[in-house]
Amino acid sequence: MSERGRPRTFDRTAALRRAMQVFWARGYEGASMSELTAAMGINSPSLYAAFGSKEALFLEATDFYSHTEGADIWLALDEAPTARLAIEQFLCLTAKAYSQNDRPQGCLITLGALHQDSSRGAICDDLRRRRAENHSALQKRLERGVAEGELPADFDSNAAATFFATVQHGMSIQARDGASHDALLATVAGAMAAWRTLAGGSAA
Amino acid sequence: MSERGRPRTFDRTAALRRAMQVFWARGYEGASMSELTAAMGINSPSLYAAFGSKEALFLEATDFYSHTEGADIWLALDEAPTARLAIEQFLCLTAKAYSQNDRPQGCLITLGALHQDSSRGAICDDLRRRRAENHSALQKRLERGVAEGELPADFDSNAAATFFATVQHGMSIQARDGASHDALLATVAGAMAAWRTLAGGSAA
DNA sequence: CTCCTTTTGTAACGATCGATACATAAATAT
DNA sequence: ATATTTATGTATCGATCGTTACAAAAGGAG
Repeated sequence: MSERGRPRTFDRTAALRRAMQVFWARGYEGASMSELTAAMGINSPSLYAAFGSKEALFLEATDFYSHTEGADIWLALDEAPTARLAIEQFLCLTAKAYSQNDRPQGCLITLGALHQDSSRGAICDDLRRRRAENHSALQKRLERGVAEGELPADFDSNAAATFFATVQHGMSIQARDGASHDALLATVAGAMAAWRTLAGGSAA
Repeated sequence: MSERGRPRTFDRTAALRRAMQVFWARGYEGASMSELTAAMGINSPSLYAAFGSKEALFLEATDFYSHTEGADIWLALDEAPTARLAIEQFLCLTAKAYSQNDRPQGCLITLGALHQDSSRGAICDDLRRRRAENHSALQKRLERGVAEGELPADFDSNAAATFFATVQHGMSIQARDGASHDALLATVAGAMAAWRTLAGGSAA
């Protein structure tokens, strides 16, 4: 399409990945433009020409995060044969992803911007929307378990989805506190211990 | 002791409470000195004379928070007759406190400063230490339950404390997303559903 | 009263924040 | 070839950040 003009000398996707890592580690407000441009290996005019603004860069970085780092955790939901295994794998993959040492601990969507501000409304709203989508994905998978007879008809998929989503949010903070993979799995075990009770006493 | 010099014209404790509310709503880095002095009703020189620095003010504000807002939640732990009731009340009081509309949602200790930075190391470390103390309080209460025979001898108090602490952390984010009291209680119900499994199948 | 100590308000400090003006460089279009 | 378009590097913008000098004000001590 547009091949005119001087060609860009940096890899836009690679730069976006670097920006994502900075936002992931520092949060939206904690990531300064100096740190971003340094990590991306470009000067600020190039950043603004390619991404528009710090806010637009963050929105694009979180979208990139969802499609790369956060993808496999949620893909496992629909692939698992039962709702129980789906939730268990969802939490186990979370425990693994949140405790890797070669990247920031915890989740960008969860920790990226928690404090509302007049100038940060769009950022908070976008992350909130993404978290709501995650809750919805959990709820839908549980409802499928009800439809398939795995879970009783009066199973509260909404309440259970809220519980498991909240556990995952807590694991982000636990991971930020330096929790090991095993410590995160202790939380997973606790959450899964609730399963048989929530599922109505019928052991899977 | 020292009554010399011009007397202070503002209530130091009241100003500290206002500062706590600002830090609670905005986080450490999101709370600017302008917003702090405006909320406290004083000018910056008065703030620095009375509290030292923004960092020292935050540390004092979190300590004030622990002794006021966060006190009753943890007091209930030791007063409850059984470990099960202790955990349940702990979580229910959390759900109530986190969903009040006359104050910021969620917990200052949990949400105050999650992103490590070269200049914020002391802040993060202090909050981390307070979260570790909370975990320790939960663990000690569960160990008491083991000692009193309420819980089996092989009960993993450390793992269970990690689980319940993580649930509480997640509730802070859930509350920040606007969750109602009832929604938070759904999470509490999920966490308590794990109890009978964790306690070794013996229903309380 | 005159010292001495401490607080107060004004006004500003250097540093950094996110964001740009501008001239130059490097490509395509005609 | 010249014109056009886009990217790059330098150098900086106004605003705000956390912090502080400074002098006037308000109390006790002598």
